[in-house]
Amino acid sequence: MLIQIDFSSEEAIYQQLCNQIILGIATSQFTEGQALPSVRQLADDIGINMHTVNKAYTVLKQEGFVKVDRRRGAVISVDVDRIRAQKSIDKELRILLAEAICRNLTRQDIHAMVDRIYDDYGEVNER
Amino acid sequence: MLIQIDFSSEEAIYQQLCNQIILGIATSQFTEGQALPSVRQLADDIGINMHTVNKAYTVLKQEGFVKVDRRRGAVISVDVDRIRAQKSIDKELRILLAEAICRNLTRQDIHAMVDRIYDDYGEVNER
DNA sequence: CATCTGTTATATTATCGATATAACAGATGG
DNA sequence: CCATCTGTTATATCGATAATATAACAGATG
Repeated sequence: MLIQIDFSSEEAIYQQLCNQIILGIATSQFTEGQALPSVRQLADDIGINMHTVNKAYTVLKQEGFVKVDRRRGAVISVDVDRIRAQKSIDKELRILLAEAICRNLTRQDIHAMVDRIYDDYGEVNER
Repeated sequence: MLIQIDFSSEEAIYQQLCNQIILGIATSQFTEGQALPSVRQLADDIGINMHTVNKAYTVLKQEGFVKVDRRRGAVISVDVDRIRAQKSIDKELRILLAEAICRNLTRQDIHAMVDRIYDDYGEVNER
């Protein structure tokens, strides 16, 4: 899977890495059990420091997206705790929807956006 | 409107301020034309530095939630640019929904959460 | 004219993101 | 057995950011 970093973004590099890998899992470009590139390998490919990749992997591990195997490195292993996930997503969604309401976006608008995104992500599967 | 700051949060204080005020606008606890507390007043109330509040107001101004009147201070004035808002929200939603999919939350789950939040925000209006 | 508004300038402290160099422990394959 | 790969840890440095503090300025109010 291609990983793209926007160096002019305000978003931290390690955070962009986390997001892209989560996106990759959601679109099945990374699958359960698959090994991620090694910290040194990925750092080299992107042209960043090893520790930046290591931080991303560490965060992904703590958030339950990968497990680390001494032999194979970081391996995709999604911890599915729906209750906990729902809480975390609800919290972020509340902030996002507050802004949406201020901008006069209706709940129908949001439903449409959600459907569109789910469709987009689903389509990546069928190639 | 009561403004609560979590000092143990990793989220910056000025960012929490922005979010709470946007939340206040979404729930009509702040209404168009209403003046926010002065930077010094609010800083005193919360027990933080004036410049932290000033930064929050500056960000809210740049994002089109308030305008500043020399006489009255920061006044709620929401700039409704639906196209721009849609883009910004879509981007954040894509990251959020990627995580949701990883955790096995269906689009129906998300629709339910969205409806719940819209209902919650709407109810504040009817008091 | 005292008092309120936001705004600006400067300085300091602490934290964080990213980089760099280096080393360690465990596993692998020739 | 040893070179090589894995993540991990330990320091150190540099720059940017968050928050604080003190101070001053310009415009409006009563």
